[in-house]
Amino acid sequence: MSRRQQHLASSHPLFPGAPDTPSLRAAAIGPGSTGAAVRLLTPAQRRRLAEIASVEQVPARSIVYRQGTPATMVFVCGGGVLKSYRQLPSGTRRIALFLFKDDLFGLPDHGTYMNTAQAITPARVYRLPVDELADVLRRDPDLEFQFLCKVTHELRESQRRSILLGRRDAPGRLAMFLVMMQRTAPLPRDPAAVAIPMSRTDVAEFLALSPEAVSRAANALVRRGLVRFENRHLARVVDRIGLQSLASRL
Amino acid sequence: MSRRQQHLASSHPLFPGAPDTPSLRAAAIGPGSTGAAVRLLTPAQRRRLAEIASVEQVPARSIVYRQGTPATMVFVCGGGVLKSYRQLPSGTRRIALFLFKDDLFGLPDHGTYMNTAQAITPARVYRLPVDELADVLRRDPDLEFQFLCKVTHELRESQRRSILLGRRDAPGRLAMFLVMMQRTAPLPRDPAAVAIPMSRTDVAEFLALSPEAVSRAANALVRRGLVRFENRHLARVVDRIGLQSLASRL
DNA sequence: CGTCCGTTTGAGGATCATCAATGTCCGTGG
DNA sequence: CCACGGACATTGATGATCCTCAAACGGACG
Repeated sequence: MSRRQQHLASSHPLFPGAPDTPSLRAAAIGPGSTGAAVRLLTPAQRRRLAEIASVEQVPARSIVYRQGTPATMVFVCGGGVLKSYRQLPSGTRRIALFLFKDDLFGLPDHGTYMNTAQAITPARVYRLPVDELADVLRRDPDLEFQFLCKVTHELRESQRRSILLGRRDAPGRLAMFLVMMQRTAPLPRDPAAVAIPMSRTDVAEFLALSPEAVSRAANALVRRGLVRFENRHLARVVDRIGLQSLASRL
Repeated sequence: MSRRQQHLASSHPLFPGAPDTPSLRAAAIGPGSTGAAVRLLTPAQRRRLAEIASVEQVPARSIVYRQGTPATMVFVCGGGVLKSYRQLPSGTRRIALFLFKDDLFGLPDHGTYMNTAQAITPARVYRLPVDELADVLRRDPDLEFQFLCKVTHELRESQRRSILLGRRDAPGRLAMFLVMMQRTAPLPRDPAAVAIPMSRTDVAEFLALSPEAVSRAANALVRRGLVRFENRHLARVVDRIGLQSLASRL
């Protein structure tokens, strides 16, 4: 156990819903009205997870786990931004997804991690031992159902990404990415603003484009009057419906 | 209830593991040795599902459900091949995935189906009412855990597909598709043979390529001596390591 | 056996990857 | 606090690949 991490059960044993308890974010399976993702987990469930979890503060660029290593822990993002990527044989990398608050990651495949998880910004992660998590889930079907919802939600996001990658035009891909970022991590004070915490290279690896193509695509969107770039990490949507149209159009 | 479907509980109430019970296929979460998918679900679990399931024999080209319609049923493929696709605004279609025996599909998102499911070959599907399934899962955490494994497995497959779509060369995409088909639906008698139940157009819509590109890519693979095509629905791997190499390379 | 749909082949145009060079930002150290 | 170094990001030119359009071919089903 690293010096940066501490056990949660001992830190807040009597405060369900305390700031140091993990949570999940996903869309409901039932007939929900809005497409917005909501936070799952009751205070009691969060406390139950906290009992087996340890929290860790990871600095930027720190690697949480590496692909191919034995998977003993499952993680929940408690804040900050991380990336889950895969090193391909050719040397190029593909970012499978970006991780935000309340995201679940590190699900093992045959006992090993399929991707490498690395912090982009300083981040907080909850570490859940897989074996103990499995026990907790088996004892709490409702909690397990929440996990099922979460993974199902992830599956939909992955399918959306497949549609994105099916596009062949770089501006369209970038437009979909911006809309996705706006939906996933909206800025409460400024709905038109889109935070882009990751580097252009990260975006390129996520969109399966060259960094040059991302740059030119960004220019194209600006030229069409859809967005403006305050700086490299903050975009502003000028023509919301135009951007949505380009993103939706295939 | 259509005339083609019948309730299972009454058809085989005393035979757990009878041929008319649904099953799931997925990779284990724990440290498994092989990468092969195994059948999940104990006889008792299958019987429990059978109690709420109805089975239906669907002819080829029949649509099981349409995207955007209220999702009241979850499905399990009991045999045959189906496709789950999405109609895009531009009119083009994208096949999200092909469905084989023991595959789970029709998971609702906000109470509606995200894709359209259509039979490619005559197929058998088990229909599970979502509400009743949720009840059963809540009462059987182990069964629910199997579903969690299954959805997690689907998530990995979807990520693999994202990597596939990240490639820009048609022959590479087709090679990955052939390897995938060989792993997913292997022919027991002839490991070198690859059954391709779907049309070239379906393959094109799955790979996000034009039908012409698929045709030319197939020619390219043949020209390189990697595979041969007995006919349009049966390929034979000539150079296994060469094909694997092309599929893995990127 | 005929029709229709799916598939294959060919030519031209558009878009992105690659290579190379310049410009910009950030973090480090003085 | 400022200057510097290096990584990241942009811009330009060239080549390869796929999409589109169009036509001929083949097989599947009625």
